[in-house]
Amino acid sequence: MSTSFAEENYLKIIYRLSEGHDDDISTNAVAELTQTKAASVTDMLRKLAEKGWVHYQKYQGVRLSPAGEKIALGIVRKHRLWEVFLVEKMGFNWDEVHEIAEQLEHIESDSLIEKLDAFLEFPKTDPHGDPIPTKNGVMPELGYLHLSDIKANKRCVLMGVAKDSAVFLQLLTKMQLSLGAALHVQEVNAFDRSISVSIDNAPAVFISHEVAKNILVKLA
Amino acid sequence: MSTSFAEENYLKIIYRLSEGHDDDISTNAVAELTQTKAASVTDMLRKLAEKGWVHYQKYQGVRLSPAGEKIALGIVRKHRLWEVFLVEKMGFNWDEVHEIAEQLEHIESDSLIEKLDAFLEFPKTDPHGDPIPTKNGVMPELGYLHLSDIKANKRCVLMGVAKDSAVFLQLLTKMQLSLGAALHVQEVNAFDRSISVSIDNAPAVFISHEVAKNILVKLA
DNA sequence: AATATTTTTTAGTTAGGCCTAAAAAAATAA
DNA sequence: TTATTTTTTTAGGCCTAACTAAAAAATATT
Repeated sequence: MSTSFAEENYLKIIYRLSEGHDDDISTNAVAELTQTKAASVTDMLRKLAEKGWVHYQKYQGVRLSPAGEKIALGIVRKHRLWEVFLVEKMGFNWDEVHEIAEQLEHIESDSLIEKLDAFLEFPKTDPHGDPIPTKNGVMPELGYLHLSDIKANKRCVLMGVAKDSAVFLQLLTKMQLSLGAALHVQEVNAFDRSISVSIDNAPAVFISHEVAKNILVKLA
Repeated sequence: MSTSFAEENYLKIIYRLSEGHDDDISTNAVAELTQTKAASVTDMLRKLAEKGWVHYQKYQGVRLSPAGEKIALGIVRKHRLWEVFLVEKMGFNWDEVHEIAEQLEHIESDSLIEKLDAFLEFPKTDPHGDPIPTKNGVMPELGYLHLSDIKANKRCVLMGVAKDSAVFLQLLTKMQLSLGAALHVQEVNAFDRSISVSIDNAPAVFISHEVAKNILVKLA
C-alpha cells in the first residue's frame, strides 16, 4: 500500500512523539507538530488506523502499529541520510538542513537511498548525533548518556542533542558546542542540579539541568 | 507567488512542448504528457492564465508567458542538475534517472541548487547531453547539429539525444552509443535519407532519417 | 459529587486537482 | 457547403486534507 506525503508526515511525527516511552500520543500533541488543528488530526488518525498503520481508539490517543513503525523508520532513515548529505557534501551547517531534509525525506526510490548511504560511507548518525535507522527498519541503540547524568569531575565527549528544535540548536551553537567537543563537568549544584562545564578546556559555563538532559555524551 | 507540484509540472511540460517552434500548444498535447484528461488540462490552463504564467484563450491553445518560462526553466535546471548528480555521484545509468529527477526537481531551496551546481562543478549539460539552464533563467544554446544533417564521409562526435523518452534511450543503449562516441557517416541514402554510420570505428550500422534527426552531434 | 475546564470528536465546508458525460466549437470529409 | 469527426470546454462530482463551530467525553476544581 502506498503512502501520501501527509500520511508519511503523520507517521513520522507519531514516531518522534513516541520515542522513549510507551504511552499513547494525544491528538493535540500530534496537531501541534503537524501544524494542523485537532479536528484534522482526528480524521487522519481514523484513516491511518483503517490502513493498519496505527492503533487508535477515540479519546484514547494513538500509537504506531509494527507496520506503521516500519514506514516511520524508513522516513526517519531518509531524513537523516539526506541531512548527512547536506552537511558533509553540500557544506550546509547542521542547523540549516532540517527544512530541506523534510522535503527530501519523501523522495521515493529505494535504490537511491542505498546508493546515497554508500556514497556517504554508511554513516551511523546524522549531523545532530541522532542514530540512522538501518534499511531493515531497526533504530540502532547508541547507548549514550545524558549530560545531566554525568558526575562532578568526570570528562566526556559531546555525541549529539536529543531535541533538534531550531531554538535548541541555536543555543548550542551559541555555546560553541560541536560534535566531538571535550566536556569536563566540574561541579553539580546540589539544589537545582545545574552544572558547570568546561568545553574544550575553556573557562567553565553553567548549564541548567533541563538543558543538560537534552545533551547526549559518552564518557571519555 | 508560490507554485504547487501540479502547476510546476504543467509549466515544465508546456515548456518542453514549446521548444523549437512558436506555435501554441494544444490541450490534448498537454493532457498526453501530464497523463491527465483534456478536461483537467482546461481547468489548469485557466488557472495558470489567471496567475499570469501562460497566455491562454479557449480553443486557441497555450504558450508560456515570460514569467511562466522563468519558472519552467527553473524546474528544468533542477531536473537536469539532479540527473547529473544521480549519474555522476550516485552511479545510476543515464536511462534510470528520469523518474527520480521528476521528484527531485520539485525540492524547493535555492541555496541547495547553487551548492549542488558547485558540487557537480558547474556542468553545462545533463547526462543526455541537454543543456542546463543558468540560474538566471537562460537556456544556453549549444549549437549542436542533428546527425541527419551530416554529409556523407564526415566525422562527428555524439553530444546528446533530443528526445529522452525511455524507448529512445533504450534504442541508443542497444546501439552502444554513449556521449563522446566518434561517429563516421559513410553513406546517405538518396531515397529515404537513411544513413550508414560507423561508431567508434566498428562496422557501420544503418540509422533511419527519423532516428538520426534526434541525435545531436558536433563536427569532429 | 457537582461544576467548570480542557480535550477530542462530529458535522458541515472549502480548495486543489482530478474525473465522466454532455455540449459546443473547430477541423475534416463528402 | 453541409455533414461528420475530432478537439475542447462546460457542468457536475469525487477524493484528499485541511478548516470552523458545536457537541460530547474526559479531566480538573471546588
